[in-house]
Amino acid sequence: MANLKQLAQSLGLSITTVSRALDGYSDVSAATRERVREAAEKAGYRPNASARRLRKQRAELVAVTLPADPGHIGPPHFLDMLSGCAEHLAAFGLNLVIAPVPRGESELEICRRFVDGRRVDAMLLVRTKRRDERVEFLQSRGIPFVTNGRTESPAPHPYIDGDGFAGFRSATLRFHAAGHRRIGHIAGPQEYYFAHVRRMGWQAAMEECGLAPDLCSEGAPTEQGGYMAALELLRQPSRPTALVCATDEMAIGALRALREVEGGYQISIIGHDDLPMGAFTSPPLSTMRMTGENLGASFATLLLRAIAGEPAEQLQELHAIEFVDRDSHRRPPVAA
Amino acid sequence: MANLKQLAQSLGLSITTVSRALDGYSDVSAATRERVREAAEKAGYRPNASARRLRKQRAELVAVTLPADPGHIGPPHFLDMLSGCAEHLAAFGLNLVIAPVPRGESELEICRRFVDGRRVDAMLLVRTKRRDERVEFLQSRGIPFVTNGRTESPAPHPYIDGDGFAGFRSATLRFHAAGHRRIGHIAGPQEYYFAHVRRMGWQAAMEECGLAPDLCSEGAPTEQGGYMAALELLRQPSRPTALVCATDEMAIGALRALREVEGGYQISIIGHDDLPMGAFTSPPLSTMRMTGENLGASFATLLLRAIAGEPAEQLQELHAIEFVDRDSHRRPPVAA
DNA sequence: CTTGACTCCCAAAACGTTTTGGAGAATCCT
DNA sequence: AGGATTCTCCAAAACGTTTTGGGAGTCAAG
Repeated sequence: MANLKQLAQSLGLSITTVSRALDGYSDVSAATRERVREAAEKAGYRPNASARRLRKQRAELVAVTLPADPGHIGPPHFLDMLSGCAEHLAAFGLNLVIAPVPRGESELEICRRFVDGRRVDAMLLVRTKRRDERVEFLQSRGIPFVTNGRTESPAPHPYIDGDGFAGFRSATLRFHAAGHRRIGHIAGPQEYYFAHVRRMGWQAAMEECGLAPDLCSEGAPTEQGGYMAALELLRQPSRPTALVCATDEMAIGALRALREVEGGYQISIIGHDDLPMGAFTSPPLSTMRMTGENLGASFATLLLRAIAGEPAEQLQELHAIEFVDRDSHRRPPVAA
Repeated sequence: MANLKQLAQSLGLSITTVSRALDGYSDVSAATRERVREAAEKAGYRPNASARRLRKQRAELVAVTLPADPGHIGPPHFLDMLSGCAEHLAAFGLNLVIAPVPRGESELEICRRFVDGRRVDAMLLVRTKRRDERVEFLQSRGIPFVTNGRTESPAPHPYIDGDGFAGFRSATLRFHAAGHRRIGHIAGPQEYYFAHVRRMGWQAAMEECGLAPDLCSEGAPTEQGGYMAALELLRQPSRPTALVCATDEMAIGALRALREVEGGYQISIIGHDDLPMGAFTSPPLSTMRMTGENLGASFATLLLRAIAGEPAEQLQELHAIEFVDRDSHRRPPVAA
């Protein structure tokens, strides 16, 4: 309600003194400090955020860009993540603003608007591409940022990512150990880093086992994309006995394809993300997920450290992938 | 990058003129206006947001509080809603900041922080209670806001809500028409408006049919809460042949309870929310959902109109509930 | 008595924008 | 020609805070 000026006037003090008293500076006597604090409390005084931001040259805001593409947002608990991140940031005086991409605008323009308008102190990027123009822009501007997912940018930048390569490699090896020899991969769009690295993991495992990595089909990272890609693999003369899918959403689409094809129910399948609904599919969907808890807080910590100026190399987290054992990966290795 | 002052200097104009030229005022000649615009474009000039906000006495921000309680956030597409809302707001120069509730703090304190610190021009509230202290606070401060869900506040306020009463009443009547006579209700916490009004809808239908509304059990709005509540109803001497559940999450918990009880698979069930995973349960969960598309944009529009000063009475949307026909409501009306 | 250190306070500047209230020149009307 | 009107432009104020650079006053040491 009140103003610093009004508060000072009512106390017979200068604006300076009141401001410094509230900030706990030592050059105001303990008695005055207490008096000021009480008055501020009683008046319900809160400093005007815009004024402080202008003066301190800090926006006290962090933006997260939400991709509007199909395929939703990757992680299932994305909102929880955002919420955790915002909560952690708030403890340090930062608020999280969400920056959706309006129709007809690029994510780059959003970044530009936020950064050049001094609207934010840092940014959080999700769904990175292998070559990500947002990353390049932010690096050129020198503004702190953290990505969810790596990129192939030559300059290092802070990120949190799951080790998709290792996860998909070991999932493939698991199928091989179970006797599978025709292991297919349902890949996401290869411009996305996560999709590419998952495919590389599958491919590496295949080659390690002396198998040709040719049963691969790419689709949109959606239920429909997985469905189409699976159908294509099932049309092959020698169709796969097991499928490693880039995402759970795609895996669920693939399950639908399997149901529509003779003997399809005999094909093993595994996804990635641990979507809640995976527990309800038939068969229940085996999957993988990134380890680590309270991811939101991790993002927030990295953002704060990036703002504090820590070098990017110290702000990179690669999390292990863990296997979620349900039932869909347990089909016999030999197709009908 | 650049400053209004620097830009003016480089053009040999005053700050005033540059500012007015960019804002398209008529008291700067077309030639100058164009010259300024070009220079601004070339310099990549964006007005400093904090400065403008301070001067215009507007925060250009809207906050949405995220409840941290169990039971998640009600609607399944909540993130999509937020995204749509943010996108629509952005078209009018407003950004959406998310305000999670830190542990140990009340939602009221959050509101206070945002409102009294002049951090926002308006607020968006979700998960209203019948008597909601946030609503009372915001009304007392006279700051514009819109709620997702009604309240029992004596003074009207803008809201968007589904007509839970009608939805649950007609779901109950549908069961009655199908021959059911023992229709139970799994209720959410009655302090929430949505939970209360849904129970009232069920109760009204029961009384219309001349049935006693005694098969009701309340639980937390979670899978576990629904499970527990269902078990309690199933322990009754004369157990229900159909269940109307306050939320899909609770309904899924109830389904689990039904599986664990002899003859439980014969009991009909319906939920509310249209969670994606409802399509995958067995049996697939019949449910209801609020009609209306691009809810986020509706919220944004209401917020903008509230900020513009329209009276609350004109800013209330009650949406019809539509039935989503899957399979779980089609069990025989007579229990084993 | 002078000096220096210390304590407590304050006036003024600064942050970058928008807006107010004109000023000077040109144009129009009579 | 004289006055009114229009067209361009600008200096200065304002928004509310934080920070800079002291300024009195007190006290102890020299």
